[in-house]
Amino acid sequence: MTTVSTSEANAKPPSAREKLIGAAVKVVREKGFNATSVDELCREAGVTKGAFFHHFPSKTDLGVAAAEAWKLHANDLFGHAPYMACEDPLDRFLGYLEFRRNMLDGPVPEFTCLAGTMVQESYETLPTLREACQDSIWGHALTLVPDIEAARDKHGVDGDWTSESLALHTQAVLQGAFILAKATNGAAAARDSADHLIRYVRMLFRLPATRP
Amino acid sequence: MTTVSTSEANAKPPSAREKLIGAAVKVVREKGFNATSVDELCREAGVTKGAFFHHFPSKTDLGVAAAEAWKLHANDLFGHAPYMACEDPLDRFLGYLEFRRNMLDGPVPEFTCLAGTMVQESYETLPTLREACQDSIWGHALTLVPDIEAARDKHGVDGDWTSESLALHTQAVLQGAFILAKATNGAAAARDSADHLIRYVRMLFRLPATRP
DNA sequence: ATAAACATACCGACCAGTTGGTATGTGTCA
DNA sequence: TGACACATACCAACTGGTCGGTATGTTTAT
Repeated sequence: MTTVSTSEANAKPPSAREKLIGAAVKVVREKGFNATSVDELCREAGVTKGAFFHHFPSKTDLGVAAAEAWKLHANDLFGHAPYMACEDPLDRFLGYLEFRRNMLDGPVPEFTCLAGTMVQESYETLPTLREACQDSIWGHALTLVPDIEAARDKHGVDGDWTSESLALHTQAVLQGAFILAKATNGAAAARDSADHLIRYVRMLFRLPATRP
Repeated sequence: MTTVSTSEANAKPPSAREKLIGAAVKVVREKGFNATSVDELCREAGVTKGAFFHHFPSKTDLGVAAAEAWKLHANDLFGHAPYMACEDPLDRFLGYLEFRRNMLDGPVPEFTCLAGTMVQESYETLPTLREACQDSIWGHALTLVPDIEAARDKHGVDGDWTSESLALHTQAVLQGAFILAKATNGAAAARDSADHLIRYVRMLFRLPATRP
């Protein structure tokens, strides 16, 4: 769960670059981007400061690389999750939502979103990082669109909303749930919010409010 | 809009303490808590560093005071908004949601939430600030509970959810919408997400999906 | 007179980033 | 095959500047 590697069982030992990205994903989710120093990232990665600036022109550039790695990690994780075997696109979408809801457990830094955390600290001050975070969030959200679209076709659901906006809304609810979790240092309120999201989607697709 | 004073037209000139809190609300929403230096807060407030540490033992304590002021500001603003004149509690709740949706406009730092921003940077490192942010968010969310509860009674709506969880869910959606806005440097995705929230609440209370 | 409300000057710690290197390849041409 | 040219990966020490916070004033209201 803590690793970010996209391919399973990469034989080669991790390079300094990969170790630094892994350290950034871990530490930045705990303390935020600005509060994490380059020295701390090097310590966590077991790498020297010289190696850091050999691979990344600046601390911001490591943030950008970490956001990119985070997107690949997410799309790999959710793209291969069990519910992806469902035939009905609506089952896949609901499976995704249930899966994410059930991930809201354990220590808060282990289920929160790197890109959502970083963008709050960078959106006005570090344009390249803001853009990388947008790409990370959107690049994951948009993977849901084809299933939502197919589910609407199959179940004859229309309405005054786009499939893309619903995909982004799911990310908004999750990002907001992470904030509630951080505020309470626990996941209970976040789970309740995810339950409301699932209830909403089920109502949109005219399913009974709760699972059988 | 940028002022945080709770009472309208306070005659007295603002003290250094009030000016520092106002500066914190403004600058921290733009740059985040960690990226905002004490010197910058003093410059923004037009106050010296000696005055800062006369009123606040530490930078964190200013954050705590700002979170408290933010809660009072929000409850004053929304407690006196036009929709509060509605007789039906459901109209008040929906009025609140529409009001918040329509606030998602203009520059991003002007509609985002101070407490949501600060808690992301402090939840693991500054416990007192985390707690103040929780109090700020919860202290506002819970003002919605009586209307939601009364609306459920009046319209005979039950279901597998509590009024408190729905009040918190509205805050989660808004907080998540703020993150989408920050990621895009614009409010469009945030408004779409707020629209989904309004649609959800209308469905919960068996209203037509869109306003007449 | 006295105490609170400020202001100025300063401190040690820490920060991101630079410097000037070494060790280990890797391609290439005699 | 071997030796030279060059590139990549990494390292330890250092720098200029900024950080949160302090020490010691001065002003102002009562």
